[in-house]
Amino acid sequence: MSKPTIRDVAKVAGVSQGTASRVINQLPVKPALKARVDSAISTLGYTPNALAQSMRLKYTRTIGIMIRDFSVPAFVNFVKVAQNILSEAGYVLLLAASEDRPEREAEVLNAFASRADGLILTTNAARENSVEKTRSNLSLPVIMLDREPADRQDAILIAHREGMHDALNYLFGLGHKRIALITGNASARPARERILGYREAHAEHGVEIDDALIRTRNFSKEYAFAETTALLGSGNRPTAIVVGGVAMLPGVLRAIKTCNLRIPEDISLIGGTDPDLSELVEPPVTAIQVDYHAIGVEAAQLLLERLNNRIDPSPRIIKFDSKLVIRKSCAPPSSTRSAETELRSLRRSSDT
Amino acid sequence: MSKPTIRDVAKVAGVSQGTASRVINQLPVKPALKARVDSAISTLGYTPNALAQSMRLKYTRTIGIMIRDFSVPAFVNFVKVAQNILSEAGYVLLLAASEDRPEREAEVLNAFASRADGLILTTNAARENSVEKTRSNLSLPVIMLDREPADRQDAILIAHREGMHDALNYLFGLGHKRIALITGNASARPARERILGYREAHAEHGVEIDDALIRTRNFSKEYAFAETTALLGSGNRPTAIVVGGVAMLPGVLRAIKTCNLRIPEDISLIGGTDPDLSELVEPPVTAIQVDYHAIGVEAAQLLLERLNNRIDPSPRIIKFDSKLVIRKSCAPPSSTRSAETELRSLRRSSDT
DNA sequence: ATGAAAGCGCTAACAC
DNA sequence: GTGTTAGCGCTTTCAT
Repeated sequence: MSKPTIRDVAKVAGVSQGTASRVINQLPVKPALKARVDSAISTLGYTPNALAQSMRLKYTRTIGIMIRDFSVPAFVNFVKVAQNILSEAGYVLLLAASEDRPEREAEVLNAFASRADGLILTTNAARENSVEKTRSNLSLPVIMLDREPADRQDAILIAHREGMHDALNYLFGLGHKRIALITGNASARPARERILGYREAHAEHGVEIDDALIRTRNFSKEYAFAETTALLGSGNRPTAIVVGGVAMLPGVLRAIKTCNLRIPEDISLIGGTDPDLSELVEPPVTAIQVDYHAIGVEAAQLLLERLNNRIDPSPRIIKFDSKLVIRKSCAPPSSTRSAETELRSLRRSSDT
Repeated sequence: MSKPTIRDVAKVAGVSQGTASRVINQLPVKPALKARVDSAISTLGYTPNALAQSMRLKYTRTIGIMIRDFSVPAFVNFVKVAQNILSEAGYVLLLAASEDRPEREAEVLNAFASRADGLILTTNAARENSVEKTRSNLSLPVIMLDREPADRQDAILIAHREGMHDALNYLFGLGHKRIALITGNASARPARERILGYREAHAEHGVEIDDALIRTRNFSKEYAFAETTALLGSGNRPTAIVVGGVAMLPGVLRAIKTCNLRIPEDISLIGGTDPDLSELVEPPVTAIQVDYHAIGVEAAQLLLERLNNRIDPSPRIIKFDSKLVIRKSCAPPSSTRSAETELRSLRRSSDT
């Protein structure tokens, strides 16, 4: 009892396969025949096989998005707005997570290769030749998201370097000298650019960098927790932390809470984007903010234009600025900080 | 210059299509021929067309998940663990969001119908006959997620009724009588069950229900914000709010903040699950907690067993309990609350 | 071990 | 306006 095909429909309706197809595709068919086909369709419960359709038609009306991880609140807006635009244009949006693992990236890319008409993706493929080969072999329009495209290709980039620079200027202005940076793997663009901005700002302000303050491995909140804990527990603790990642804030906040430190008295903090969390905790967290809504619009529209061949073939690189939203998590470093906080955390932990 | 096919490979290698196919599928081929095919593959940059493969083989090695919305932090764990298990078993996981819109549900279901071997889904189809027809017409294994299956079908259900009952018992125990419930659309199981639990608990404690305290339209945080604001602004304000939804907490917290009320002095709060947010805000929020990790494991394994025909065909219904995690957002209602909080909010707003 | 050919379900070109 | 048929790219008989 497998699914009925168009042949079954034709047979039951007593017409040819071609006529059945024409009814399904709303092409002109004499009413009497159309009625028979329609009734055959409903008695059989026929649905066209999308696989066979795509195979014949050479398009799928599907767009694939590959992202690192679904736990990134900022991506939610991005996906939602992209979905609305693409769905309006008649496409179905399918998502896959790479979990930042090269083998899964390749898998997903392959899965999408013949199952989608276009792709929006964040990949770390650059690191891995095998994945990069898969990617470059794709014969469909691809919009790279926050990744430097290896060859001639559309990309939407976020100005992380400038954003980090702004954040550091702000902290230097408050008098900080020991500023930690926690971000993801430097092999991918976002972290790499942030580190650049971090170094630039230090150079500009004539502050020497303590490399122990730069923590860069992955973007998870678990990693953020571990590194924050380590930084705060070290003898020569930073006076401020900048989080360069979009899902790391919970880990950093947990660590600060666990260490019984106060924001901003004991430690200043600039968070990655997480609109809800950063506004709802006490004190609200100053953050480097990116307009993911606008990025979603741009990515979807650019992809649609490519799909319709409506723009010249030279690759488009679009850059989005970030904005430092100042809330209440930063203050000047207290010069007597070190001794004072030791005392306070002692006092605190003794009364629990 | 379209993508090379297996025919191109065969031609370049000077072998038959069948032999090329055998090389690709690791079947025994004489080394000399195999070498020629391999070199043809790499010079052409050939990749098999997954569409054609699936069409021929009748399977796709793909699992689809349809959820309402990606903004639900709890789903993230669910998806992540399901992905790990399914990926281990050789499947690629593709996600789609229905945005709670029937027409999109139908679209997604159709898209998955011939593009996936199995489905995990949360649908409100029950409301919409057209969607339900699409669903019931699916000829692949489906695990329903937190939805009462219409016909004989596997499902994983969460004990929302019992969870809500527990939450209310706790609040009644603290002395609350006016308890608001904010949850999603009652046409779907989760909200319906929560309302049941709410009514049961009231009946049990002999407390009459003020229907104005039950707010049930959708699960978005924007809706939660609006309803919380309305409830708090009303003359006869509740003394406690229970949030019955997994992504609503930010909206509720924002509203309480905007109204300048304090938790738990002015208003007690029990939140839906959002592990990070509920633990990191001040005070930490008591919550009805569900183990989405375990649910992900169960869903993935059940689906795999179905795909392998390894279990008897009678539908499995698996129920997961929730747990009330008591933090610090609930306190007895203050009898003089009304006058007092009016004063406080006046004082506060005057010093901003 | 290999080649020739059928056929998965569909649409479109062609003939009537 | 309708029926017949080729062919999308692939795997798998069936011969050899």
